[in-house]
Amino acid sequence: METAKDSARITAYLRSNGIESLFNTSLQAHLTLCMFEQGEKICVQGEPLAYLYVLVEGKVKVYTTSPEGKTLILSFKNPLELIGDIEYVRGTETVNTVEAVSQVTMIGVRHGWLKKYGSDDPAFLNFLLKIITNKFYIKSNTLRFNLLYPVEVRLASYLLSVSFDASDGLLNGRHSTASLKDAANLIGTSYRHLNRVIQQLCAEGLIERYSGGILVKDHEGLKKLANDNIYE
Amino acid sequence: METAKDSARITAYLRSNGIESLFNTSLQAHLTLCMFEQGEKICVQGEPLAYLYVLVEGKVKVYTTSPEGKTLILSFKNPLELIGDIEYVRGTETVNTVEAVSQVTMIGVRHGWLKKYGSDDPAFLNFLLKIITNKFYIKSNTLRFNLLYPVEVRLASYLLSVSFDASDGLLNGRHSTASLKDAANLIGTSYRHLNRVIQQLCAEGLIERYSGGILVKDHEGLKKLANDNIYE
DNA sequence: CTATAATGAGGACATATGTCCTTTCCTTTG
DNA sequence: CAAAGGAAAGGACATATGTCCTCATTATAG
Repeated sequence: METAKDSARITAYLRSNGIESLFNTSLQAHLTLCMFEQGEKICVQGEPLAYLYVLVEGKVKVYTTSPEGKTLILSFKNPLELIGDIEYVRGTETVNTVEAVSQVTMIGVRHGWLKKYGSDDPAFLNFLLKIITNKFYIKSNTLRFNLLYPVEVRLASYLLSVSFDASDGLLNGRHSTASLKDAANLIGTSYRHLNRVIQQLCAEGLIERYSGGILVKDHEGLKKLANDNIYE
Repeated sequence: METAKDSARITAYLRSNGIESLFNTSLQAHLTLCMFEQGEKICVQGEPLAYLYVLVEGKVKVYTTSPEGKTLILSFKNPLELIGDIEYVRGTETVNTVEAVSQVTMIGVRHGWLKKYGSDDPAFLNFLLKIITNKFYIKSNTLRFNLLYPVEVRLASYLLSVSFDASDGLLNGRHSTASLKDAANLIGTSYRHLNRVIQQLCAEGLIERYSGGILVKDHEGLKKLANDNIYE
C-alpha cells in the first residue's frame, strides 16, 4: 500500500463521488489517500484493522476462508463503497479478506479519529447507516437466493449481472473464462459443477461457449430462468 | 394487534431493557405499546410498514417466502431486537415476514416521527447502527455457514444453539419434535432430509431420539462436528 | 519447431439432498 | 373400544453437487 496526504486529490475524489460533506472539518484533516496494487490485500480475515476505507476508484473482491481452507467469494465492490465499516462499528478484527482486483484507490481514516469526531455527527452516522443497511439487504437476498435456488438459476442470474458490468472484462455479453473459477466461488459451487451447468445452458441454447469465454445468446431466456432475480 | 398508550408500562419496558435513553423527549411522546397474539403476523413481506418496532417481550420468527411459495426461516429473535429497521432506513416495503411465536410486546414508533426527531440524534443513530451492523454480521456468518457446510454440520450447530435456549421449549438438552419442521426450514433443507441426518447422528451416538423429541447425548462431539461454529 | 508444462474441459463415480409415497403410530371421535 | 384421521418416520427413486482423475488444448521453455 502506498499512502499520500494529498488533500487536493482527496477533495477531488470526494467531490467526484458526491460525498464532499461526508467528513466534517475535524475529520478532513485526518484523511489519507491509500493506493493498492492489483492483487494486493487491503485487509485480511482475522487480523486487526485500524482504518475505515472509502473505496473511490477501482474494484475489490471480498471473500472468506473457512478453517478447512475452502474459500467463498462474497462479492465484488465498486465505488462508492465502504471497507471496514463493520469492523469499525463492532470494534472487532477483520471479518472478510478484501483484495484489489484492479488498481485501487481508497480514502482511509483511522478508527480513533472517527470515534472522536464522527460518532456524534448525524450526517456521517446516517451515511454509515445507509451503506450498512444496504449491505445487509444485499446479503439477505444472497442468502435467500443461494439457499432457495439451484446452481443453474444462480448462474443465470450471475451471467446477467456481469453482462451489464463493463468493468468485469465483459464485452457485448461476452464473458471471459479467466473468471470462471471466481464465478464458481461466488455462486458457492465447484468449478466442475459450474462447467456441467454451463453445458446444460448451452444445450438449451441460452448461452454459447467460445474459445475461452461465454456468450449470452438469449438474454430474455436467462432472465426468465433467473426468476427476475438479479445477483446483488 | 392491540395497542395502548400506557406510558408507564412503556417506560418500564424501556428500563428493563436498558434503553431508557434510546428515544429522546420528542420521540417519547410518540411511542405506542403494541401487543400481538401467538401466531399473529407483525409484518408481511412485500407490504408497506409504517412502524419501527422494538421487541421488548416474547419471541418472533422471521421468514421469507419465494415466488414459488417455498419458505425459508431466517431467524428467531428475542428482546432486545428491532423489527422494521431495514425498512425504515431504506424506505421500502417489508423485506421479510415476522410472526409472533409467543405472546409478544413491542414498542412501536411511526417512521414519520423517527425521521423528524431521530435522524439527527446521535444516540439513536448509533444504536440503530449497532443493531443493524450486528444483523449484517450474523447474516454474513449464516451465509458462509450454509454455503460451506453440509446439513449434518448445520444441524449439529443448530442443536447446540437451541440446547442453551430455554425459551425454545427445551429442557435439559431435550428438544421437542414440534419444531423439527421449523428446524428444517431454518437450516435450509427438507424435513425428509433432516430426518435422515438425525438418524445418522443417532447412529454415531451423538444424539438420541425419544418419543416426540431429540436428546443431546454427546455435547462435545456435536461441538466438534459443528466446527465450533454456533448458529447465529 | 518440438517437448514439456500449465490450464481448461469433461468422464466416472460417490455423496448430498429433494420429492413422492407408504407405513406406523398416536390421537380424536363416535 | 373401534374406526377414522392426522402427524411423524422412513423407503424408493430422482436430481443436484462434489471429488478425483483423465484428456485435450494452449502456452512456454529450450
